[in-house]
Amino acid sequence: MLSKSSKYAIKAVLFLALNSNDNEKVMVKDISGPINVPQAYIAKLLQELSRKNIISSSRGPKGGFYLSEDNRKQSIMSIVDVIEVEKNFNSCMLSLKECDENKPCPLHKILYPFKSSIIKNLRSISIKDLALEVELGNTFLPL
Amino acid sequence: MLSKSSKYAIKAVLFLALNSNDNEKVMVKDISGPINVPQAYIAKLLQELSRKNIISSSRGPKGGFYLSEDNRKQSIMSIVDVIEVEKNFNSCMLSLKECDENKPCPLHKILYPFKSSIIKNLRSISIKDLALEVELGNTFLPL
DNA sequence: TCTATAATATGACAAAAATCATATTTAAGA
DNA sequence: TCTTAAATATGATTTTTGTCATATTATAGA
Repeated sequence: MLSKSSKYAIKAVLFLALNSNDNEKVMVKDISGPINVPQAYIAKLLQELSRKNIISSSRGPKGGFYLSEDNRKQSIMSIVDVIEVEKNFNSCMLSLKECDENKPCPLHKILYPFKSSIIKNLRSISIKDLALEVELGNTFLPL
Repeated sequence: MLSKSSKYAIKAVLFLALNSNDNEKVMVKDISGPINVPQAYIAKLLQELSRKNIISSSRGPKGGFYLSEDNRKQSIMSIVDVIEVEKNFNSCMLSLKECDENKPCPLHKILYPFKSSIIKNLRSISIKDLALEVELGNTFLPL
């Protein structure tokens, strides 16, 4: 469904949403533990996200990663867009070259509606939205 | 979503559904071309499916792969079950160890309903069903 | 301006998934 | 019974994805 990298990235971003702001930054070494992802690996993902302005960072002493208010408004899908190399989401369920409404593959009719709903959802839900649910105790972000 | 292998396997099985029966078998070399999958690779997948009785085979001259009437009754999901090594479908969307209705991860509420619908669909639809749609010209199975 | 501390950039390495190669077994037909 | 044609079993190779290591760059604070 989602690649490991995407899952890691989403966890890290949500962690930042819950534990950082413009004045309180978090260092990679303090992120990797709680979200249970190898430090060097999550560092790389965070760098990519930072470069693409999904999250914010500053280096040097007192530096670290954090989410600005603007960052928080972005959708969950925007995280996936950055991390996912191949766009599995947009491709045909059977990986046929020509597969669309006019010439659907056998799985298209069955699965496409679900898939497009999923994508629509991930695009419409912001980082902030998801973080709020965790804060309210409606959802959980354990190891 | 589905691994390449699963997609290849589904394509091959549908091809067999459309082009074989108990008296008309198809050799791997005559399958790989039409479905556009490397011969040696699809051979391996077909062998696995045959071992797990999703499809039928006989060796020697006049041998090949084919689908019996019983084979055709099986669900599309049964193909995936055989091929997919890791059960991506059953795991949490964020790969958290403990994630269920009682303690849902942030993505659970959003994505789980879709995911379970997809699985339910793939379990309820038989190979025969999908093949029929192609025969009726409602769906297509090109390269 | 110097030092320490943080991210960044780059690339090496490991594990998993996909692909390829080949020797063995089975069965049809002469 | 022999030959040939097919799947089967096994494992090697390649590619992709995930993981790790380290030298470089930027910045806060003394």
